[in-house]
Amino acid sequence: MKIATWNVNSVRTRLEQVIDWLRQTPVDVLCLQETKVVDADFPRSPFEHLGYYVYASGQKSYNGVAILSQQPLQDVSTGFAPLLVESGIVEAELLAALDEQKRVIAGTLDRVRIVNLYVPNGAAVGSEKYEYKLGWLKVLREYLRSQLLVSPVMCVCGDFNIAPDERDLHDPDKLTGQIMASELERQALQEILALGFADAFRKFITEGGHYSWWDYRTAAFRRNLGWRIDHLYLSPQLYQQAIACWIDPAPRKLPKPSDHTPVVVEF
Amino acid sequence: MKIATWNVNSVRTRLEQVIDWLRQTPVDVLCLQETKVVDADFPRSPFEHLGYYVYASGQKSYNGVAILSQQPLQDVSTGFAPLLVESGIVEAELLAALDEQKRVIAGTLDRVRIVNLYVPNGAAVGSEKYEYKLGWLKVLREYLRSQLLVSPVMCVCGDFNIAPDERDLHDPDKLTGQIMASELERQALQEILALGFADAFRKFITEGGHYSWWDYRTAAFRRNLGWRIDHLYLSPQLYQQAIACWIDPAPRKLPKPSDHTPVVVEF
DNA sequence: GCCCTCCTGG
DNA sequence: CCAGGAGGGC
Repeated sequence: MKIATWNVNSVRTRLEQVIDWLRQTPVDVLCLQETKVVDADFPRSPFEHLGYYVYASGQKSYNGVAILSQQPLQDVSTGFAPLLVESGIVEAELLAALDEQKRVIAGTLDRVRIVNLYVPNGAAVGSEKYEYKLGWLKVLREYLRSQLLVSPVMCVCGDFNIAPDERDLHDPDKLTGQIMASELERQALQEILALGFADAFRKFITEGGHYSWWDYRTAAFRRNLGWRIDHLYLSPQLYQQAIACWIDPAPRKLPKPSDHTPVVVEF
Repeated sequence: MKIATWNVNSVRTRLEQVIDWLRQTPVDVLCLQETKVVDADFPRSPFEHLGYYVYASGQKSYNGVAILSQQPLQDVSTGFAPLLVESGIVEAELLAALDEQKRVIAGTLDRVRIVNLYVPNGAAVGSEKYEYKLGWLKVLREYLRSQLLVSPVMCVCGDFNIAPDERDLHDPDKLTGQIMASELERQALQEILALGFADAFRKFITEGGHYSWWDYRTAAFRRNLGWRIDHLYLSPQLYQQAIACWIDPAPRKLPKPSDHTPVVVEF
């Protein structure tokens, strides 16, 4: 089985590229972020004709996540709302506010709980959006903790907007401490991973210089000035079973690409 | 010699298509309308590399005209300003106001005065913009009259936003009297032609159903719901010498086309 | 429908 | 640099 994650920066603009990629790389599950489209306008049929079931949770202009799966998914849920059933952990009003931004969708395939995330960008360290990101990550941890109780076999993936360590930045001296590489973000991520998740990519590749995102500005891709911020985190049993994990840089080389490129894990 | 006119609806957006068309149809002179770019940002070098001299008069967002010529042009002028030298015919303030909209550029090649026009659209009959169009056409007549005194051999071409008669409309019963086919616009055009110009296209093709513009809306091109509003008007000597005139529908069939297609006259 | 500008977001 | 959207023009 193969699961992939890809921030496509508008699924409508990138439709042809995503379809082409799936033809070349027919993963079982593709998790998309930044779809930027309400569910009613999601381009379902091109994916359905390719043999994928489509599960989407989107909004106008911003954010938006979706899961494409060759097999139907069970127990599809969107947002942090499932936390509400265990009331008391997080205030209902806070959850409702967080869920206005469509950043979370989950579903189950063969007892594997797949959680697809678009973590807030955070703008700049110390900004209001940075505080929002940190708050969101705290709620994410509670959400994943409660999901683990019912589904201990999990793949948590998506655009985390966090480079876990210096190997994941093209210029750690300059970028460490900046957004996506600040102490508090990395700590928040580590506290999530401490629930029992491990980085699929790092099971196979330990050296630095492998990136999943390159800024559109300053010709960053041509100069390989990247960040590794798109991740596939696995619970212990799945991590054991992983036999490969790779970043596919090809889509980032196309004309009019997304600024992110897909990451795939294979079991 | 071949002279062509083409409303490209943004020369930057259509750059590749215009270059491709010139490679296939290396006219001596190409008159462009709706370039929608200030002169400093006009994409000169692609045309220069093709062997064309570039003369442009543009503004931000709207209007804008340009002449591309394989030979350098003499006495290039922009706007109605040349009328100012014969003061008294039209008020200087009116001319200055009209010339804020970049709709006129002229130049001389081999004693042929080439005048490239983007006539105001006029919105709807009776509107303020309609009155502007009629006023503009009156000034145009005075402008052409004064140009004829110094350059009796003329080719006046461009997007006239007027269909001269019923043959130039796909549905004359419905469209006659509407904008681009109203009595006053047609009269104003006839008063201009009475200075001594004749329609190059009508020297060769007298039947209706030949169009140069199809609205982007309502799939007008697919259904051939067009208008013939792009014209090449010739002074008597040139009209005698014309050996062909045709509309090239090919560019209108491309993806992301202009809503107009080129018209060419050959001497 | 498809241009343009200007805005916000990344 | 590249998305989406709003607003105006044709």
